[in-house]
Amino acid sequence: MADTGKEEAGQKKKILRDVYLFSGVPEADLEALAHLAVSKAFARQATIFWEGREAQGFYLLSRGYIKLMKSSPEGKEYIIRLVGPGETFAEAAVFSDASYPATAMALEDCQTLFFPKAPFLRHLAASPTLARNMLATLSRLMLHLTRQLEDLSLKEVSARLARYLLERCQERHGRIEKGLAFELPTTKTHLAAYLGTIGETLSRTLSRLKSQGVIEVEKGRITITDPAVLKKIASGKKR
Amino acid sequence: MADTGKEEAGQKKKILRDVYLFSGVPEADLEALAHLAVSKAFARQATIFWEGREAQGFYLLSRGYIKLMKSSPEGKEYIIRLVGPGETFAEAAVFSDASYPATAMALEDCQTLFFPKAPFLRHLAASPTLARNMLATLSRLMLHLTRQLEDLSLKEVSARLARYLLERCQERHGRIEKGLAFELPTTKTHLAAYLGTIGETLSRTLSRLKSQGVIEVEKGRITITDPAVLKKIASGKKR
DNA sequence: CGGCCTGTTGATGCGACTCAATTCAGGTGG
DNA sequence: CCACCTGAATTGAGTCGCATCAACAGGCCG
Repeated sequence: MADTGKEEAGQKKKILRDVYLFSGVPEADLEALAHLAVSKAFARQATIFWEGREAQGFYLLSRGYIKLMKSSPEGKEYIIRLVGPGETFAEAAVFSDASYPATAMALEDCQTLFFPKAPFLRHLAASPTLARNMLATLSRLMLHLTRQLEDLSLKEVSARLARYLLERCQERHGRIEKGLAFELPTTKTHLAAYLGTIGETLSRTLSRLKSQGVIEVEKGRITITDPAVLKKIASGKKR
Repeated sequence: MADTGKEEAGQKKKILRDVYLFSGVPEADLEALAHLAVSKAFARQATIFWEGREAQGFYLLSRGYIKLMKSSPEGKEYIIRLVGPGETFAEAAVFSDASYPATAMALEDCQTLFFPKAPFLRHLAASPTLARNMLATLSRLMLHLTRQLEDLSLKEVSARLARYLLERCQERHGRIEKGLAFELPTTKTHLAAYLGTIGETLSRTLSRLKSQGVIEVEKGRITITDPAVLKKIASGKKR
C-alpha cells in the first residue's frame, strides 16, 4: 500500500497536478505532498471509513466512484455527496472534529491517495496557496450543502428531481436546451437516496414528468424536451 | 459608519480579541484587521444581505441576534443558522462564489463589524494562523450543516426537536440530566423554521412530549424530566 | 380600547413512505 | 444455450406524518 519507489512517487505527483486543491502550488511542494500521500485501494462495496470513527486524514479519489452517506437506525440512507475521480473528500474532518461526520463507501473498485492529518497540516501552514485552495474547496462544499438543505426543507421531490436534471444537463453539455440528453449515474436507488427520497417515489416522479411531456426516459438516459417547464418545476412554484 | 478615530479602532480591536477566528493572531495583525473592519449597525427586522446579492465581505456580530435563512416562492422559510454575539457569518461567501447563498436578517437591533473581501484576503495570505482558524471555522459549520441534512432527510419532527432540546441543555449547563431547565431562544415560530417545520406542528410535538412525561413546559422555559427517553426519541428509533 | 402578533387546538387533504407483487436485466453455473 | 438466481425498477393499495386552513385565546403596545 505504501510508497515503494521513485516511479510511484512520480505517478502520484502526476495525479496531484490535475486536482483543483493543488492548483498553483509550487513544484517543490507538490513533490513533498506526493511523498506524504499513501496509496490505498478499495474494492467495490468496501467501506472506506465509518461515521464517528477518528479522522486520521483525508482522501483524494483518483479512480472510481464513492458515496458519502448517513444512515438511519431503520436502515434508510441519505447520500450527502457522490464523489468522482479528481475530487477530494473528508477534507473538513482534518481541521475541526476528530471524527468523520459520515460514512464513505466505494461504489466500484477505487484507487485513492490518503493524506495523513498531521504532516498535511504542517505542510499547509507553510503554503498560503494550498490554504487558499482548501478554503475555496470547503466554501464550495458548503454552498452545495446549503442548497441541499433548501431543497429538503422547502421543495418537494419533483422540484428536487427537476433541479438535479437541469444540473446534470448543464454539467454534461455546458448549457440547457430542448433535445439535449445525458446519462443518469449509477443506479436509480442511489439517485433516490441522493435526492432524499426512495426508489419507488423517484420512479413515480420520473414517469409523471414523462407524462407531462417535460422529459423523455429510456433506460438510464434522459432527454430534456421542455426546459422552460422543467425550470419552473425546479423553482418550486406551485402555479 | 466608517472608522472615525483611534478610540473606535481600539474598541474594535477589543472585540476581535474574544472571537475564535482571531485567536492566536499576533497583536500587529489584529491591529491591521481592526483598521480594515467597518462598523455597521442594523435595526430589528432589517435585512443585512439578500440571497444572490454579490458578496463583498463577511460579518462579525458583536451585539444582537440574526438569522440566516432561505425562503420559498410560497413564503415559507427555513433558518439555516441562528447567529449570536461573537460569531462570524457569511465567511464562506468570501472564498468561492461571488454571491451570498442565503439571506441574513436582524432579529433585534444589531452591531456588526464588516470585513471587505479583498483586503481581508490579502491579510489572510500573510497569516497562517488566521487561515488555519478560518479552516477550522468552516469545518465546524460544515459539520453543523451535515447534521441538519441528516435530520431533515432521515428523522421526523419529534426526533429533531428532541435533539435540539438536548443540545440546548448541553450548551446551557454543560451536561444533560433530569431536572435541568433552560429558555427557548426568540419565538417558537423561529424555532419551528429552524427545525424545518411550522409553528403548529412544533406546538403539537411539544405538547406530545409533555404528555409523555419527557419534558415540562412553562412559557418559553423547558425542563427535562426524562433524559433517557428524550435521547431515544432524538436518535430516531421507532421502537 | 382595539389592533397585532404569537401560540394553541381542531378538521381536512396531500405528499410521500411502507408493504407487497411483478417484471426485467445481468450474471452464474450446469 | 438455457435455467436459475439476484438485485433493480416498476406499479398498486394502504397508511402516516405533516402542512394547510380556520377559529380562537392570550399578551403587548399604540
